[in-house]
Amino acid sequence: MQLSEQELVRRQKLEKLRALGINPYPADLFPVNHTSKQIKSDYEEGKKVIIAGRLMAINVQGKASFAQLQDSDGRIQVYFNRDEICIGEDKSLYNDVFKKLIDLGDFVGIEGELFTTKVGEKTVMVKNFKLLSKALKPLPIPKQKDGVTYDAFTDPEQRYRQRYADLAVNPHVKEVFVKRTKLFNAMRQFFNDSGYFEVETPILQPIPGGAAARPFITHHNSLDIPLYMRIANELYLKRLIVGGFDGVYEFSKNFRNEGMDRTHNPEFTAMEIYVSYKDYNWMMDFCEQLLEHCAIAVNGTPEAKFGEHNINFKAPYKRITMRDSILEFTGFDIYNKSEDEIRTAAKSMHIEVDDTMGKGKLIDEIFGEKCEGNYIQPTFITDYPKEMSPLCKEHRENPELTERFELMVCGKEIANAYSELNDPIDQRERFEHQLELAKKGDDEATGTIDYDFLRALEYGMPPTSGMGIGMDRLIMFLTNNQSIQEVLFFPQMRPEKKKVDLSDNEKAIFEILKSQKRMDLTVLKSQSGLSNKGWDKGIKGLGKHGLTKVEKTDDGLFVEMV
RNA sequence: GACCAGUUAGCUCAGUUGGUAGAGCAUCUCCCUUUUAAGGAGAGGGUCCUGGGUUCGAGCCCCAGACUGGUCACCA
Repeated sequence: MQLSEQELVRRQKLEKLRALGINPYPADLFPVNHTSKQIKSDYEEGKKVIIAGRLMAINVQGKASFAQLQDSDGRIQVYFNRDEICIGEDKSLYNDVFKKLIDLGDFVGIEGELFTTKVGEKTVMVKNFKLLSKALKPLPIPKQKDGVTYDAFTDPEQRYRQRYADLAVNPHVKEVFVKRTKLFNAMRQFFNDSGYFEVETPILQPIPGGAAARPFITHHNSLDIPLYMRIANELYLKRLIVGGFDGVYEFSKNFRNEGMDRTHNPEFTAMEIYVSYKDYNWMMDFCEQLLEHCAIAVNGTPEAKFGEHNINFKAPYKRITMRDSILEFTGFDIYNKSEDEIRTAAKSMHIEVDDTMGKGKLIDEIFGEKCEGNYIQPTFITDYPKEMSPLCKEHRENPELTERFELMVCGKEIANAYSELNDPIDQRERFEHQLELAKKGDDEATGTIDYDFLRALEYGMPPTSGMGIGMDRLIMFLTNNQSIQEVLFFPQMRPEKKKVDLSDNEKAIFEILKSQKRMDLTVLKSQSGLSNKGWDKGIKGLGKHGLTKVEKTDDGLFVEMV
């Protein structure tokens, strides 16, 4: 491993600390009794406190020093005074340990007393301190002045790959994840207060159902069967409704083996809830109450800024049918139109269509192209075509439609809900229709029938309404982040290339030299068969590793193994 | 998958027609007892993403590739 100058220095400090009898990684607990936040909110001159955290700034002023200690709540200034720390003649704890062997990023524990500096900053006067953990890599610590940040740690690649460093130095990043957890807690509380029951269902599924998406496939050795990482948990939650729970919900990690971009990660979190004896109209009311509650819990207000838009999550939300929406934005009425008529209309709107698209898919394309993007404020789009909603109950007034709504915010879907289909015969026919569409080439249709799910429905499922919410997207809206990677601790990345100790060029030269120990440079170069540049890099690299040495004599240049 | 942009010190970034690799912060040494991004003086630190090509000579030009970001396509 190639270490930087700063990393080498810190390793040397580690040895010096050990030589002084100081364990840089002590095992015993440190009796912390205050956080930085508590010190500021319950400030009392002269109060004794015990705190711990990471040193994020050190400003040495000779025999006195100021430092910033960062804990999970924020930062507090600490004041190291030589004669306060070292009562007797021996000043080495300040001069050697603190000034020379402690670095930015180290964790220290501090016992001290509160006081206020001349400039009015609440500060801990250090009476005693203990190294709790030595940092061997320098953190990319930004500096702030008058609201301007200098040397901000901003490279997305580094921030995502090394989220630990990102979180340590960027408080605004940490805040996003605090809000994420607040959202989950708020939603959980809302459901629990409503009397619904949190459950867990299988992540490894023999048939990946409940959505149309390419699954991740794995294999169970003992059973010798393929298993799929779930793409949705819908069919399992409905089985629980059949079993007699009248309200179940689950925060579901779903996995889809598809492209990655600003709004898609291979694993993401959906929340699904199913409540029996309800319909999708009830669910719309429930949804808007829920989101208003969550927005307030996260941000203290139902309003949220997202890019250039100000979104208001205060209930109620506008409701419009898909037919009316398309009529409004295209002037075309899809009611009572044949598949061909709709295809022709789509073509005239310059929408790309092909023959594999059924009526439902065509309508969905028109809506996606011409309508979706217009809904900035939360809006319920209702009554989707039957063909594209195989798990949804037929509309009570129009057999071509389903009782389905999606909630659109800023042109994106964040919730999807149905009056759930509970007619087992209808469900079987819908599955079979999907199977036909899949055979026809529709890659969004489901190609496998879950017969166990049909069996469950045959035992009888009460009328039920269900809803799914994309949690990652929702928290993006509530924290004004345009990228899903900003709201996932560890977004999926391509693996880092592993650094080899010797490059291929270096290896090639070294292999030849190994048998000879000492060779004429030009002979070695020609035997290696490397290009000029390759040779140059290779031989320089070997010299740098301290493996070879080039020697100039009267007879010419020679390469020698060290 | 297509196109565009980027990759140089621990971090943020410069780098001229191709001619010895630069700054600020960080690091190291010395001085400094109430500072708040940056006290003073000095020093060290580089696989210029990788490989190949052109050239006397490449961080810079050409080709191929890697990774990242963005836009589009795809995506319940």
